[in-house]
This record gives sequence, structure tokens and C-alpha cells, in this order.
Amino acid sequence: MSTPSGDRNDFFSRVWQVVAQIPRGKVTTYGHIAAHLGVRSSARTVGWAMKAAKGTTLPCHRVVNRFGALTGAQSFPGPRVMEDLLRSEGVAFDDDGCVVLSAHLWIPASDGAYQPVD
DNA sequence: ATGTTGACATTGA
DNA sequence: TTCAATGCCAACA
Repeated sequence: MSTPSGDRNDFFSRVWQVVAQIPRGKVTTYGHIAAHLGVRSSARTVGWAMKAAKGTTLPCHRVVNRFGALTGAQSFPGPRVMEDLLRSEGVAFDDDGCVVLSAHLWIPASDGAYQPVD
């Protein structure tokens, strides 16, 4: 549509909207968020939105990469803040320090719908 | 204004 | 199998 002055800053807003829907004790990946927005290739930009979300109420700590690694932990006030936050919500970690996506992976728009694993 | 980098993911060779 | 290249959007030099 064409509204020249309207759909430009939406990308961040959309990402923030989705992230805000992540239930406590669950996590999602950049790719899933991007895919939900219709652009899976923009997973990178999703990370930017997260960085820009610092200082907001967004649970950016619930967003991890495809491997479940806390890639954004370094952007937190402390090296253990992100992991501690997730643990505080009941999220389990693997021996590699990665989130057990098999148990906590949440997908946008699933709306609580049960999602089978591969 | 242009080019590079970045909390990623996918495909091709 | 692993390595390299591509796509996307925004901020920074």
C-alpha cells in the first residue's frame, strides 16, 4: 500500500509486538519471528530490533538464535543476566549453555497451539 | 551520500 | 560433510 509515510518504522514495531507475545518460560528464535513477519531472511534485522529494545519491557532475553545459544547475552548488563533470567523462568539449559529448544521453543502466532517437533 | 557491520538463517558447491 | 556466498533492514563511520 502505498502509504509513503506509514510503513517504514514498522519492522521494529512488528518484531517488538511478536516478542511481547512470548509467554514466560518459553523462548523463540530470530528466524521464527522473521518468518512470521513474512521475511525469514530478515532474521538479522530482528537482532537489531532487540538491541534497540534494550531499556524496554520486551523480554528480549527470550529470543535466542537457531541453536538456542544466547547470542545476545553480551548485550545485557551482565554476562549471566540473560541466562539467569531464563533459568529464573524455568528454562532449561544444555551442557553447551544453550536453551533446550525441544522443551521451550515457542512459535509466534501459534497462540498456544501445540507444535510438533521434527 | 556510500560502504561496512551486525544479538541470523538458508542455499549452493 | 564443511565452507562460502546471499538476503534483509537498520545504524554507524
